[in-house]
Amino acid sequence: MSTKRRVPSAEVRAHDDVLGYLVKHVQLLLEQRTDAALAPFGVNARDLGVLRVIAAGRSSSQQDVAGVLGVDRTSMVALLDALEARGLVSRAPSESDRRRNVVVLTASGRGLFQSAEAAAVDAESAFVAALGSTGAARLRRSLRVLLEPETSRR
Amino acid sequence: MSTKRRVPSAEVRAHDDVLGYLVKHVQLLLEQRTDAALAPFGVNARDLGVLRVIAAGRSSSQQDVAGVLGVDRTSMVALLDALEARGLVSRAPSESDRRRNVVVLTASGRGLFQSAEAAAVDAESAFVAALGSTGAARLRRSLRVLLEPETSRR
DNA sequence: TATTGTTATACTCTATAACTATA
DNA sequence: TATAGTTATAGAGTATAACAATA
Repeated sequence: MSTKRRVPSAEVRAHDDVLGYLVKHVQLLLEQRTDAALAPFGVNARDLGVLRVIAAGRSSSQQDVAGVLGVDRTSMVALLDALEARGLVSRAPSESDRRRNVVVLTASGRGLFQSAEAAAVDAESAFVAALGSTGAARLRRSLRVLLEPETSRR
Repeated sequence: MSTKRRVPSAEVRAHDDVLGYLVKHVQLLLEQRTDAALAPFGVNARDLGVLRVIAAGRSSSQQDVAGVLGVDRTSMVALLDALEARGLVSRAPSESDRRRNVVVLTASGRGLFQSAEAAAVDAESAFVAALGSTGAARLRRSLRVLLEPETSRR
C-alpha cells in the first residue's frame, strides 16, 4: 500500500464480488419467490411478517409489532387496516393503558397464518436447497451474527 | 412432513429465524454502513455500482449498465444525469449505432471511483469482520450460489 | 409534558406507457 | 417494424410533522 499503483480496468471488482450486490439481489429474489408462494393466500411477505409477530407474542401493541419488524409506526397503521378489514386481526384498546391498541389474530387469521407460514417455509427451503442443510444453517447463522452488533448495541 | 401437526403459538417461528427477515435486515444495515462510508465522496452505494460497471466494461451502453445492475433502463437515465452533471461520466452516441449512448468515466470520475471503491471495500470488510475471513468468503460463495439458478436460466 | 395511534405530506425507488431518433 | 434513450406518470415503501386521546 506504500506505492501508488495504476488500477487498470481489468482489476475493477466484478459486480458479483460486491457483497452489497449479492445481498440485495438475493433479498429481491427470495422476496419474489416468497410472494409467489403466498399469493394463493392473498398476503405477501410483509403481511405474513406482521401476522407472525402477532401470533408469536401475546398482547402486543401496534408499536411493539412495528418495533420488532423495524417498520415505522405510521406504516403499521395501513398494514393493520388492511389485515383488519379482511378479518384476520382485531384491535382493541388495552385495559391497562387505553392509548395502546392490543392486536390479536382472529380465528380466521390464525388459520390463514398457519397455512401461509407453511407455504413460506417451503419456499425458503426450496430457495436454499442448493446449499444443503448444513450450508443453509450456516448461512442463517452468519446472517444472524451480522445483525447481532446492531441488536446488542441498542 | 407426512403427519399434520398443530402449531400452537409457542411454536411460531421467531422473526429472526426467518430467512427473509435476516436477509432484508442485513441488506439494509450493509447499505447504511456503505452509504455512510461513501458520504464524504458525495455518492451512495447505487451510484458507486453504476461507476463500477462503467469502469469494468469498456464501451457500455446505458442499457448494458442497467442490465448488469438489474435496474430499469428508465431509472438509469436519472442516475446518469446526476453523475454526468457532476462531471463523473460522459455520454456519447455510439459510432456503430447512433441510437446507443456509450457511457465512459471521465478522468475525474475514475479518480473518485478508485477512492470511493476503496472506502466501500473497507466498509464491507468491517461489516463481515465478525465472521472471520473464511466465514466471509463462505458467505459470499453461498450468496452467489443462490443467485446462480437465476442467472443461468436467463 | 410525554406517548399511542392517526392523518397528511413528501420523497425515493420502481414500473408502464408513449414519444423521438435511429436502425 | 423494432430498439435506445427519454419523458411523464403512477404505484409502492418510507419518513416527518402535526393532531386527538390518554397517561
